[in-house]
Amino acid sequence: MPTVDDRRSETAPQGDADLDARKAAILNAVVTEYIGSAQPVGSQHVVDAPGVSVSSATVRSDMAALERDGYLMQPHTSAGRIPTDKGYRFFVDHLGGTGSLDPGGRQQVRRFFDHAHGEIEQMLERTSGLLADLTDCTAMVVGPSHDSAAVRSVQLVGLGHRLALVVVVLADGAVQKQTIDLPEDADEAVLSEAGGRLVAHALGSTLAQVGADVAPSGNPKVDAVVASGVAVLRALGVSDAGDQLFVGGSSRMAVAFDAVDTVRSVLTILEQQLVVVSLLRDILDTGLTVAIGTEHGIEPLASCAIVVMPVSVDGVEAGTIGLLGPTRMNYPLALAAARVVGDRLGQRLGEAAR
Amino acid sequence: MPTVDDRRSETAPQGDADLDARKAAILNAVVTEYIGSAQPVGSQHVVDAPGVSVSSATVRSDMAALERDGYLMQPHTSAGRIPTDKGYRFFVDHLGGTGSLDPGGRQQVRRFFDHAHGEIEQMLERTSGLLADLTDCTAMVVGPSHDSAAVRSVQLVGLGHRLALVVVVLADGAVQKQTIDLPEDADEAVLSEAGGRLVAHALGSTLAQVGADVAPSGNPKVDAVVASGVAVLRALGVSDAGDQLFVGGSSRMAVAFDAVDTVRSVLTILEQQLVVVSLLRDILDTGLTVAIGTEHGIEPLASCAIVVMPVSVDGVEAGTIGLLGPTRMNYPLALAAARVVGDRLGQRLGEAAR
DNA sequence: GCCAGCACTCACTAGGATGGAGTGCCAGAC
DNA sequence: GTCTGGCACTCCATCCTAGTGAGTGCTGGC
Repeated sequence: MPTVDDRRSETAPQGDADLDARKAAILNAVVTEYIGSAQPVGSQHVVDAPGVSVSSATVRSDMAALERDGYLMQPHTSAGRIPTDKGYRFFVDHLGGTGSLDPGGRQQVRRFFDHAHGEIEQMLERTSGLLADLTDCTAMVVGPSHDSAAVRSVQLVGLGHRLALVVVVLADGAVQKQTIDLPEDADEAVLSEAGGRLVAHALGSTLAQVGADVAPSGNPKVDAVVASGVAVLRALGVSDAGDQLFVGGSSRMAVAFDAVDTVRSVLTILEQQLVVVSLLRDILDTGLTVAIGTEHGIEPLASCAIVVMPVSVDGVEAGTIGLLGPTRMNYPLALAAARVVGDRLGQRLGEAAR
Repeated sequence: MPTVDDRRSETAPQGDADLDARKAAILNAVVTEYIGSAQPVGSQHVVDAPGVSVSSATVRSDMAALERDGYLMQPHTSAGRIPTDKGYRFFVDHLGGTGSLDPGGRQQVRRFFDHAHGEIEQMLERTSGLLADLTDCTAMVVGPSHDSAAVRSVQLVGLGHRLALVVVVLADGAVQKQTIDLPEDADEAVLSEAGGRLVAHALGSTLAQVGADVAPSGNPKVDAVVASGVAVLRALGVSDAGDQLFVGGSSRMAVAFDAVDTVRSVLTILEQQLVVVSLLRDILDTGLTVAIGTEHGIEPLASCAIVVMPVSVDGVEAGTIGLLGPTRMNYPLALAAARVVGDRLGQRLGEAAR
């Protein structure tokens, strides 16, 4: 590592990221070609690329330099070059940023949101499918967190046999529910009274803000039910039940990798909602939009890259979009798709919450 | 198909299913061994199996007969035998039926249901994970259908800006919701009035039974909101939104198959909720518990077997459990796990609904 | 009806040979 | 200096060629 830095500062004195224009063009060509073909790229395949009007011999020497600097690597001597994680990083940061969705994709997105309707969860689920279709990646959509949504309504619905359902509606349209046990002799009147007290207690505050203590009513049965209800509300506040994850197109992983082991380990990760959600959060927290290879800490995903895009509603973050693919994924396309869909989704969620 | 039947009736005159006791033992041994090793089984590996106290030469001749009758096949000459779908079918129907869960598994199930709590959806989701753990198969859990559940409560919650949420609670504890647009000038009073009318209209009937016509109230604004609400209720009744599917352990498919194509196509199927749900239903409707290879119609799943188990609450069918694995899956284990978990799940759902 | 023995088949593996895509290096041209 | 054509070299991928061994089917004898 230090040797790399030393050499770099000696051969590229004008700064860390700045590669020679031609070297950048060559790197660009290699990455682009490799994304398309998944085959190591030889110097011959690069000479025709824009910005590279030199012979293959010169390209070779530049490629050797790029390899010394850690942007490219060879699977073996006498093979072409493939990009390293650092190479992809440079590509994403300096070269491939201008991607945009093709017209077909744009139309698909427009159509989707024109016809999107129904429950929010269903829409998020379908959005993950849309993203997977657009990008050929596995798509992850994390629903809005309900931390800051105020309680709009609380309802106690008796289900018979000492069981009732607490149904909470939040200001953002989310509905949460939980059954509670009732004392032996709680009747409709008790439920109704307790329900009213719950509403009075919780209305307008967020779930996390719901206080533990409620003024006693004088009727111990009612107080018991109210206490259960409050406990449920508070429990809903601390659990991350709000951070719902929707994964779409997991079969794309089996297209991207031909090693079945890789597929297995990636799928295993995807099954762990908590891991995925916090992974996306971590990436966002470190200020990245793209995490390549080992940049996120998850070892089984070392051959994957993740594109993350926050979804914001009226400037407030309200969910996350993630795209998971091999490190040789189509970054421009993925970034463009994530951006477009994220924007539209945020808009849409905004309409619903307004 | 007819040719198979012809041959069978001609070589096994004593009945369709009855194989020679020794042949059955050999078939049993081959299936068992192949399930464990995934390697073609030679005659030598079978001589020590219980019920087969003959030399390998005799086993070979029996195996040849079993192959002629379609129970076994050879990947190529001079290889061992592997079971055909018909072989697995015989195994499931006549040989492997006595499986039961090992003590560790039993305890795992007991612990799971002792600690299961919370929302029904969450429990079903986790149940799919449990089943996958127990069997090393991909597990599918279809939630109870709400077709016959009466409406227990309808609520209209205003979300501000011409938007309201219709929240329906059904007798089985399910909650469904849907946003509706409001007329420009609908205020709380209108919502409350409309909500009351919706309750009066729908309470006690199932969603499918909700009538289209409501008596007018005299207030056109209220009537407009009520009409939207009724439309939503009726829409919820026809959509199969109730048939929720939870898939767990999809990564196990990548363990079971080493051909990445197979993994991909199976995952693709699993992504289509509707297909999976109706597949399970079809299998149950044909009276099967196990569908092997091509017995279900889905071509990409030809190398898979599916174990289906209805979940019943108080004798009424209320959901389905499915296990998906390669045709060489561990049928006794899968059947036992599905039975045990299905029973416990039914019990559990019964407690909640009582 | 069963079994030991035998000839046979054929996937699997290892060990060369070949070809080609690709490299690094160098001397000469601009 | 920088670029280029030419050249020798490397090493993967492919093909072929045995050789091996697990497994078979068959047959004649008990």
